[in-house]
Amino acid sequence: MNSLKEAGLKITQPRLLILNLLENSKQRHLSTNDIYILLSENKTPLTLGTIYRVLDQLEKAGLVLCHHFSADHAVYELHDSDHHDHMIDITTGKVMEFHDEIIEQRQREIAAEHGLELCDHRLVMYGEFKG
Amino acid sequence: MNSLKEAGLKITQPRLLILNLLENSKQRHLSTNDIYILLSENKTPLTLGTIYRVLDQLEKAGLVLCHHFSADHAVYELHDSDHHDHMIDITTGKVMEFHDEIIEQRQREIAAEHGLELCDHRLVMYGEFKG
DNA sequence: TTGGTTGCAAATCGTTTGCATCCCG
DNA sequence: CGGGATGCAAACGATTTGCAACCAA
Repeated sequence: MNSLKEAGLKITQPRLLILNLLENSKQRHLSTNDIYILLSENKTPLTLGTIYRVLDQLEKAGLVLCHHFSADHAVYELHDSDHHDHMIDITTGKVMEFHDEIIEQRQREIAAEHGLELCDHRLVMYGEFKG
Repeated sequence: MNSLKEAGLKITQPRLLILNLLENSKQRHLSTNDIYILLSENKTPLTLGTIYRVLDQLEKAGLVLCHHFSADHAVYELHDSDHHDHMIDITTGKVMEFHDEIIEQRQREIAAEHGLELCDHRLVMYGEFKG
């Protein structure tokens, strides 16, 4: 795609495969292992080493976000224009996204009050969805 | 201490040493390696295995909180009664704590709106302190 | 052509664990 | 005394990396 070119990255099969997966997969948040398995199932396997390297580059290029919702492994998602936060169901692992301008605004104010030049912020709520 | 007894944990030297460090150390947030080094310097060394096990137990007992501010290692802090969030200076690693009731309240509302029974939540802002 | 990219496999490193010994209660 | 706690060292698992072959530009 063009986003790769804009980022100064060569347009290679592995990068296209991973981007495509992040765009079209049922679950928005994928681990390296998820990606490894999905690609293998699609008969387009990649090495885990390559998957890690590609995701690192995509993250540095601003095309992908990396989260550590659980302690043991990272998950990746496409970096859309709009910022959002996450709610995690600790029993099912289900992830729900949300955005709240009141919280966003308040964060900016608090950062400013403390002289923090904000470059990133993460809010995660853990619990159980009921009903 | 009594907190150990209340948690149903034996009062052992390793547990007292680690709790004492978390209470009295200059920096409030310590990694397992920080603790390992500090204890060794104090001539009261502990194994890393023991440090991990003790911290796990203290966390489960509610006496300690574990954070993953950076991807590569966890840090631990005493679990005081009051909840607070964190600001991290990405260049110096400095950690500042804050609490904001507007954000707390809004989080509760959002969780409720989505049917999430909240059990934990983490807000971290990354940036650089200037001035 | 050529420098960035990938596969492969070994290395890293934070964290966990099995087991024998130790010690709190 | 007895079961949980600790030291020791090996195991684990996610992630990283060195190197030779490969491929996009």
